[in-house]
Amino acid sequence: MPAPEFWLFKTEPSVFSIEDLEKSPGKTAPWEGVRNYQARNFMRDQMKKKDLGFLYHSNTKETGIYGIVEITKEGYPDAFAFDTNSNYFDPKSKKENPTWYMVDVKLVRKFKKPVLLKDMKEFPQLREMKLLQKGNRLSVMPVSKIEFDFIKSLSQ
DNA sequence: GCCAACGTTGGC
DNA sequence: GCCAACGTTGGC
Repeated sequence: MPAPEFWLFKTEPSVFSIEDLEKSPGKTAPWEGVRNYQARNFMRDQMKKKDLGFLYHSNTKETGIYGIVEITKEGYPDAFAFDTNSNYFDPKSKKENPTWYMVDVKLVRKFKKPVLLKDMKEFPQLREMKLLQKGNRLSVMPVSKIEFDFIKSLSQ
């Protein structure tokens, strides 16, 4: 069995927050609406059941990591892309050949206090982290095991 | 609300 | 295939 990999999921809390995930049935929800090819490839091709990820709040007052999620369902077509009533509708995605994929994530732990972006920037151990690279806009990205463990150790 | 950085689109 | 124009992301 391959070693688990680690991920980071960005979300705007005004759209979908960690509290929303906590309130979802089984604390589990599909990670729909990703419309970027690189991020899609991670979800479609690389994420495995039991992989862990951070849940990150962007575009908010306190940007940072708010908790840990687990992949409970591997990549499958994002049906919201087929729904003309959805904000995530995309006419180029066809049911017989879907463009967009999603995974299901389950909340494992909500931190008592978030690990804030501004604090992460201070640690030399995290200097290489993808999230912190200038201009990075990926909404789903890999995190190294070392970074994952380090940030976990900072959390409460 | 501003704006830099980036991804996508579409004319040619 | 190039690249300008446009739209979006996301920190501040």
